This record gives sequence, structure tokens and C-alpha cells, in this order.
Amino acid sequence: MGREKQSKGGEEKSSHKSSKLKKLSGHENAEAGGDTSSTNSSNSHEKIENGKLLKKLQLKNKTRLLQHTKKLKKLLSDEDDALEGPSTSQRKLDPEDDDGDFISKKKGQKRKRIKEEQTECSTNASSRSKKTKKLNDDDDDYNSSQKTKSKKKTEKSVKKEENEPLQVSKKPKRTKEEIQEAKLLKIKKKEEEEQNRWRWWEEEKYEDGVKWKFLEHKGPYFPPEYQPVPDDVHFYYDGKAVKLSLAAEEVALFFAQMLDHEYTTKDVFRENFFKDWRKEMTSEERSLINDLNKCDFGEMHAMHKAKVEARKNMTKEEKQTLKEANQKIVEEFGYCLLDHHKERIGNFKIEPPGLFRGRGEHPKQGMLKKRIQPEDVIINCAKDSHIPVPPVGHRWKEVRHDNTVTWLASWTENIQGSIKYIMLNANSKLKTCVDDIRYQYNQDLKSKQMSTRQRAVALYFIDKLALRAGNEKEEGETADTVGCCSLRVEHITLHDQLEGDECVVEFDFLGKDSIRYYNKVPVFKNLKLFMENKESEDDLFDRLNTSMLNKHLSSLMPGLTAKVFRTYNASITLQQQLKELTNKGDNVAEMILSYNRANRAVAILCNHQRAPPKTFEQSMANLQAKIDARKEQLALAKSELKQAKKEAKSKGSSDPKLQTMVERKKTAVKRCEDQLLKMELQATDREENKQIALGTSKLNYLDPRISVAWCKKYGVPLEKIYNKSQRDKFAWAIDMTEEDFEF
DNA sequence: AAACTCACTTAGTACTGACACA
DNA sequence: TGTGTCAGTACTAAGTGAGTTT
Repeated sequence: MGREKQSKGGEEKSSHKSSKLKKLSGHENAEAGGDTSSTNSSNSHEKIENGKLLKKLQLKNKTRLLQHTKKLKKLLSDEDDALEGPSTSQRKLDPEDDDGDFISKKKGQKRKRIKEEQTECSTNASSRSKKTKKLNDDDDDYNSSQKTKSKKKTEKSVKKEENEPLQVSKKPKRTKEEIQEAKLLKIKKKEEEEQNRWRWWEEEKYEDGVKWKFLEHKGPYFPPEYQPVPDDVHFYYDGKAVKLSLAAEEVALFFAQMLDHEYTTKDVFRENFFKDWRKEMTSEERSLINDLNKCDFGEMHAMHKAKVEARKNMTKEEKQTLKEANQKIVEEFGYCLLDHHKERIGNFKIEPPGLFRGRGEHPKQGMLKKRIQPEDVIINCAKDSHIPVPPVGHRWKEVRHDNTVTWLASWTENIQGSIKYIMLNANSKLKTCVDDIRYQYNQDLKSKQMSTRQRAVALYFIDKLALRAGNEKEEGETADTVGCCSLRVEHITLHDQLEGDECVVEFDFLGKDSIRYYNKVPVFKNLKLFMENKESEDDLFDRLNTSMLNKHLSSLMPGLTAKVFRTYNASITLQQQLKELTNKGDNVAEMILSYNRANRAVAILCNHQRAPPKTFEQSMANLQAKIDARKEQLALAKSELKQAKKEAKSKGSSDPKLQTMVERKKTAVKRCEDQLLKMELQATDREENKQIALGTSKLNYLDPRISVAWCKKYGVPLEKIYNKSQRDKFAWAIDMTEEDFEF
């Protein structure tokens, strides 16, 4: 029994974790989308072989977490493995040092603190060891329960499949299946590794059940008070104008506004409405108004329609001011402070009153959804935060400080009696997070504090130019290479005026692997300031190091470090470029050029250079020769076609032999043209690629799902993008990615 | 062990705003 | 200049599942 409970606990933990991760990695949507569509596809592909389906389902279960963790893993480790070679050797000294000294120090401190806290009371100390044990148990249980779960699922689906005649013979599939099984095992192992890693990572942030340590917000935003209708708008009962009380009028207007909707014709809706409406009436009104059919809301309805129309016809300026006003509200109420970072609140507005519209034939449709008052609202925030102030003349129902839940405010809704919450944006994505970060560093550029200012500029470089973080290095041990934070004055030159641009900074330094980074960027005046009174070998950012930078970043978003930024930017660039460069109607060759161009944009961003291949000139010459030959061939084919046409004409169109001849020549010309085009595209591609290495980004930065999705979407064979070993490496992505995948 | 509660999590739909097109 | 269309967003109803109560 206890065991069972534990396993449940484990599962819960993991799902909780995965949702966390979701949030972090911004894969919430992708995951959901992938899931639904894969369900769809398993429905539609009923002919799919058993094995594949099985595998698919298994994979789906097993990779649910993987999908989330994958990114994180990529973000946290891959780059290190493949790209940070020299620096890792240095970092190896401290095995925990993953993201810079500071983080590890901080982590160490934190750990120490926790330990101290726990040794303070002995029960805690023992419970701690229990806890760790429990965690391990949970792990096992979780996996096994997942297994049984997926087994159940697959069994179910297999049963479903049994009704369908199997179209593909089983035998050859077996071996495939086995291979898949092996792959699965591998994936599973990886997944387990990642789970452990993640758990460790998360465990530090919040201990058991705690969702936050600090939470501050402004409380919910209440909808505006009811504005009574002007006197010239009348409500008629039984033909006579009746001036309604405020409360009754408000509810009447709800109904009047909906008159165009077929809801108002439904008996249930009308009955519910009328019943609730009467509750809002004064006793006189109630005794007068007994039949909804005798009510005439015509003028109110017309007024509402006129209002809608007027809003539509607003001038641009009016719309703009309205928008700005809304923006202000969002700025004030739309964000909260969660631990140390600003988070967007998903629904900071209290739901306005109205008539309930359930979905389908809802028995409660038409009931009045009451106006929520501050007296109905429970506020949840940190004890030591600024407690939100209720609207004047009001008080909150309760203010509590429960850090085991994530909601900021709640109230009980009157239709179903269920609780409604104000919560953080469920899909507060990396994307939006990045926007926030960008906003912030743009603000920080003007900061009075030098260190903040330097950090902002450094972030700008990392974001815009995808510079590496630039950890301090042991002098004399390795080549003198730098990254963003270790840039020195000698590495940049400022030009007040260069090639038509003002304030251009010219970068020239050796980055990782001693690859030269050379770039010219129009930039603000800050840099000049940083360079004042400095020798050429002085640090450009003397008040900044990577740990400070990463500390800042991870305060904006847990787990975010400079290199994550780089990875993120690489992937997002690929996706954007692919979207931009791909033309629907293009043939495969053109598609590939587009893809490579997108890939190239990323490589350029990340400064992935290569020396031009030794054989480059030769192979280009060869290709050119081929192109020339093909051109000649095409010219020949064309003239032949002309000739054939001429003959066909002169001898009358009756001769079928000549007709087929013409057709044949035509296709020959067409074929020649296609091939020529293909080769020319290839030549362009190669030429553009002369000094750029695509492999690094392809293998280590870019989320393969983007590429896989792109291939699927445009029908480009995957082999054209990924070679054999790359396909193996990305098997998981190839398998799980649907064409609508969005990074 | 059924029913209920709470805290999310998912998802359908109405609205908006950008854009292409006539 | 109006109009249809499409994608993205806001809103909130509906679903889920662990935990608790009856």
C-alpha cells in the first residue's frame, strides 16, 4: 500500500516536473500539438504496421518527458560536449561547474544553507535522508508505472488494430521492431539520465511542494462599473416604457446584447435568464414583470449595436489611445514578481458579469454570472510582499500566504460553485521570456550603475551577435581566445563613421578554437565610455564576468545562461529563416538551397567558419564545366525540338509519329532545364558555403525537430538534410516530430 | 469506496489585427 | 477603400487527477 502511494507520489512529482520543464523550455505548445497530431495520425494511419504503432505509442509515453528534457539537455550539456572543448578541460576541475563559477558557488551555498537548516532540527535531518531514498524509490516506481501505463495503452491500441486487416506482412517488421526496441532502450536510458539530472536541478530550487518563495502582485483587475443607459433608451414591458433599477437594468442589458444570438431563443436559456433576472429586480419590478415574452429590449439592443459600430469606426488615433490605455493596465496588473523574476499573469482580469454560456445543451445556460466584488476574492501572496490594495471602499475576502500553490487570487464562481483562479501564464514561453529579457537589457543600457550597463551591453552582444559567454581562462595554458565577457579593449575598434553608418564597432578577436571573429556592428555610444582610460589589454567589461551575467540571466529565468541564449537564438533563427526562405511551390533542389541558406544564417550568426576546402576551386570548376556541358546539351535539345516542330507542321499534324517525336523532344528539353537549374542551385549553394561550416550548428545548436518538421511539411526527403550518422543521432526527433512542430 | 474539493491543464470560441486582393 | 481570410490572442468553460471527506 505504502509502496503504491509512493509510486503515485513519484508520478505526481514527475508530471509536475515536466510541466515545470515545459514552462522552462517553452515546449508546451509543441508538446501538445505533437501529441494531438500524433494521435490523429495513429488514427488515420490505420494501416500502419503493428510494430510501428506499438513503437509510436511506447515512444509517446516514454518520450513525453524526453521531449521536454531534450531541449534542456541540449541547452545544458550538448554545447559543452561539442563546442566548449578547450574551456571544458579547464572547467573539469570543478565537476559541478556547469554554468560558470558563480552558479556553482551559489548552488553550493544554497545547499549548505539547506543542510544547516536541516541539521538544526534532527527530525528534519533524518527525514532528509528518507526523502532522498524516497526519491530514488520514486524513480523506480515511476518508471515501472510508466511502463505498465504504456503497456496498457499499447495493448489497447493493438486491440483496436486487430479489427483492421494487417496490410503489411509481419516478418520483415520484426527485425525493424527489434532495432527500434534497442533504440528505445537507449532513449530510455538517456531519459532516465536526464530525469535524474533535472530532478537534482529542480530539487534545489524548491523543496517539497513549495512553488515559490516570494510572490508579489497588484491583485486582480476588476471590470469597470456598470454604466446606466442614457434616459432616451427605453425598456418596454407590455408596450409601456419602464425605468428599471440599476441592477435589473444591467442584467436586462446582458440579454439585450445577445438578442442576435440564437441562445436567446432557447427555452432553457430564457427560463434561466428570467429566473435570475427577477432575483435582481426590486419587488415592484418583480410584481410587474412576469413574462419574458412581453419584454421589449429593442432600444437597448439598438444602443448596443450602435456602440459596437462606433467602436469599429473609431479613428486610428482613438484606437491608439485605447490601446495604450490597455497597455498601461497590463503593465500595472499583468505582471507579478515570482521569486526574483517578473512573470506574466495569464488572466489578471476578474471575469466580468454576464449571462452564462455553457457549451452544448448546458442546463445552466442563461443564468446570471454575478459581478465579482473584492469581498469575494482571496488574495495569495508572500507575507513580506506588498499586499495588493483592494479598490477604495472595499476589502478582500481573505489574504493568505500559501506557497504550495501557484495562484495569485481566487474566487468562487456562482454558476457551478467552482473556484476560479488568477494564475501565471501557463505558456509563459521562452520566447516571451526572451522578449522580456530584451526589453530589460535595453532599459539597462541606460542604467546609472556601470556594472548593470556593462551587463546590458554584453547581453546585447550575446543576443544579437551570438557571442559566447567568455569565461575567464588560465593565462598561458591555452590559446588566448576570448568571449563576450572577456573581451578586451584591443579587440574592438570604434568608428564614429564607417561605411555610411554612425558609431560602428569593429570586432576582431579570436574566439573559441581560435576562430577569428570579425564583424562590424552599428552600436551605441556606451562602448566608448567603457573604453575610456583603458589600455588595450584591459578588459572591456571590467565590472562584469560570466558568473554575474549568468546570475542575472538565471534570475530572469531559471536555468537560463548565456550559452542557452546562444542555442536558443540559433534554433529560432533557423526556424525564422526557414519560414522566410521557403517557397511553397519550389522543387526539391530549390528547397534544399533554401534550407542551406537558413542553416547558413545560423552558422554566420554563431560564427561557425571553416577554411575553404582545398579542393574547392577544383570542384567548383568541375561543376561549372558540367553546367556548361549541360547548357550546350540544352541548346541542342532546343534546336532539335524546333526542328521537330517544324517538320510536324509542314507534314500536317496528322502524323502521329511526328507528334510523339515533338513530345519526346519537349520532355528532353524540360529534363535538361531541370538538371541545369539543379546544378546551378548547387553551385550557388557551394559558393555561398565556401567559408561557412554548417555541421556545427546542425549537430549541436539546432533543434532537429525544426528540420524534421520542415522536411515533412514540404516533402523534402530527410536524407538530403541529414546524412546517415546525423539521422541516427536525431532518430528520436525524426520519429516524434510532426510537421507542425514549432520551436 | 463513492463523492467531493482543489489546483491546475486543456481546449473551444470569439475577437483582433494584419494582410492580400479586388 | 472596402472586404474576406487567416493567424494569433484572450477569455473562460471543461477536463483531470490527486487528495480529502463522508
